[in-house]
Amino acid sequence: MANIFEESFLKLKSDGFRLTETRKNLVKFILSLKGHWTIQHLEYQIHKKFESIGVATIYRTVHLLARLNILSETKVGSGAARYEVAPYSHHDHLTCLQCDEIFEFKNDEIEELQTMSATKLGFRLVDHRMELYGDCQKKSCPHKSQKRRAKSK
Amino acid sequence: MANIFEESFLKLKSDGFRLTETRKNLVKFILSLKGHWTIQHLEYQIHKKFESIGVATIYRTVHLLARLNILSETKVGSGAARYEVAPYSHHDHLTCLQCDEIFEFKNDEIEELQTMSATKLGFRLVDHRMELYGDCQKKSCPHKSQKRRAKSK
DNA sequence: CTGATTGCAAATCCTTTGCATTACC
DNA sequence: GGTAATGCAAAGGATTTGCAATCAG
Repeated sequence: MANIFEESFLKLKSDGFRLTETRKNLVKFILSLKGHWTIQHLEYQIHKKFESIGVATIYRTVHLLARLNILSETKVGSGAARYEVAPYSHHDHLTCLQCDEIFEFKNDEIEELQTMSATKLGFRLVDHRMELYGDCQKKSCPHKSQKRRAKSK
Repeated sequence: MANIFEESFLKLKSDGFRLTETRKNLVKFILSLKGHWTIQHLEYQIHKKFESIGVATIYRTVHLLARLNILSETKVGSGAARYEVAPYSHHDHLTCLQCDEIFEFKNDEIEELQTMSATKLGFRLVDHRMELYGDCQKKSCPHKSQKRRAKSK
């Protein structure tokens, strides 16, 4: 099977989208990103290499890729949406409330139970998002300063 | 046990927050809301009764209640965050992609498996959010017009 | 009194849109 | 050539913030 770049280009083409220079550069760049990033991050990084790409194009391209399931979107808390290159094998997220680090995991039993739960309610399950939040309890975990600190009594 | 109003007032007070008239009115109003609402909705509704409450105060109060786990927040897709009065018994959401209606469900097995998955990774699980998306397949479901329609080939 | 809370307006952040220009196919 | 895609700037929506006035404890 072709690599993810070629594969994505093919998908775009077969869906009738044009492969412009800008789009090819953007898509390549995006697909090489690791982890969970924001559009701001992408914008900043890509402008080092391609100065002239407009934000609008970046947003449009990211949406396009998300619509084609090449990227997946996560929105949590306030602030910008986060994206990641959609993993071949679906996984869910476990976020440390202290250090904000995102870990990934997968549990087939849960997936099954989700489908069952949906079916029981008459739904045809299309997608899901599961985010767990906790404390990673690692020594290296730098407990972040709370944005809205608790009141001292 | 006291009702949710008194309980919330107590919680606010014991955490050192002041019970102003505005805050009491706002909290009462918010706690009487049903289902999943946006700040826009809340603002519109509450201005019918209390014209002078500012948006900033509404946002600050909603955040406050969310921080005290009296409200829970859901962010999906683009647009405003949705809130609901945090249910005593936790539940998850099943959203119809066609008509946007939100259904609630609960599955203890899933909850258990979530805790186990977190533990396996060394996490202490604090909270989670699970959103399923699908097609409710009801006859009454008014398929919404797609915002970003698929391209015809 | 003293600091928390409020309303107002302005600011900010993130994202989308209108439009004239450019470049694929 | 016709239309999708682009860059720009401006608009837009949601949310936050600064500040002086007010109010609870």
